[in-house]
Amino acid sequence: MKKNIYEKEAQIFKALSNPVRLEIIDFLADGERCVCEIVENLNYEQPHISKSLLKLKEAGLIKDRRDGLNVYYSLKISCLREFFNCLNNILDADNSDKYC
Amino acid sequence: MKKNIYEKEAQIFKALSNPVRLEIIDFLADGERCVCEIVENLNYEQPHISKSLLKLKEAGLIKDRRDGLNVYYSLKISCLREFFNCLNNILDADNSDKYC
DNA sequence: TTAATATATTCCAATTATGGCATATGTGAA
DNA sequence: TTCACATATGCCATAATTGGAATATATTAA
Repeated sequence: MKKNIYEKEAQIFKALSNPVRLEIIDFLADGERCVCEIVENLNYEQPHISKSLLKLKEAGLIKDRRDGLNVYYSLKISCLREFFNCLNNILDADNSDKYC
Repeated sequence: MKKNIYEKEAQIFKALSNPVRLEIIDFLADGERCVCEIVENLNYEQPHISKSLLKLKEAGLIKDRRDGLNVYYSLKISCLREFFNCLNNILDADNSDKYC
């Protein structure tokens, strides 16, 4: 059933529809980071970051790995770059007829 | 300011984070359609469709054109295909380590 | 065991999204 | 003008999301 696919896709987009979570994804673009590094660099409350990471993980966008006290997160998909390049085209060319 | 970009990107993802709106986008992939065609084919209430179209339009994802009584909508971006190809990879390979 | 540190979870109030129904607006024909 | 049709908007109750504060859990060291 196709409706089911739309539901799942919507879930993924929902995970991406928050500025803090997008900032986290951007930060992870350079490679694996532990939660403490994310908290330090992005300047949000640690529980806020942890909850954001959970949502991204549930959507299948990131993965985690524990090493001692630390939990390291990294991007699970690489095509996100294309996503965002396209997005930026949209944002840049707001008046154009058709972009990308 | 970069935070602003995350806000705008999040807005676009929010517009995409609903199954009905995704179904509409899919339907528009074949080309321009009037509201009545969308209502007939997708089987949702007309006000529901109209409101969904408004959200997509506000996000800059579709555009509209009136011709007499009808209003025709069409996709404003073409890279959405790549978006969804990537998405499908994510959905298909839920257990894989890294996709796309 | 206890303590210290890193991370996750729970609870909550405020905000925002959802979709149904009624109604308003816009356009063309008579 | 009035009517019929296509589309848009407003109102509303319900549901989901948000982020803060407190607390819980997990891991390691001592």
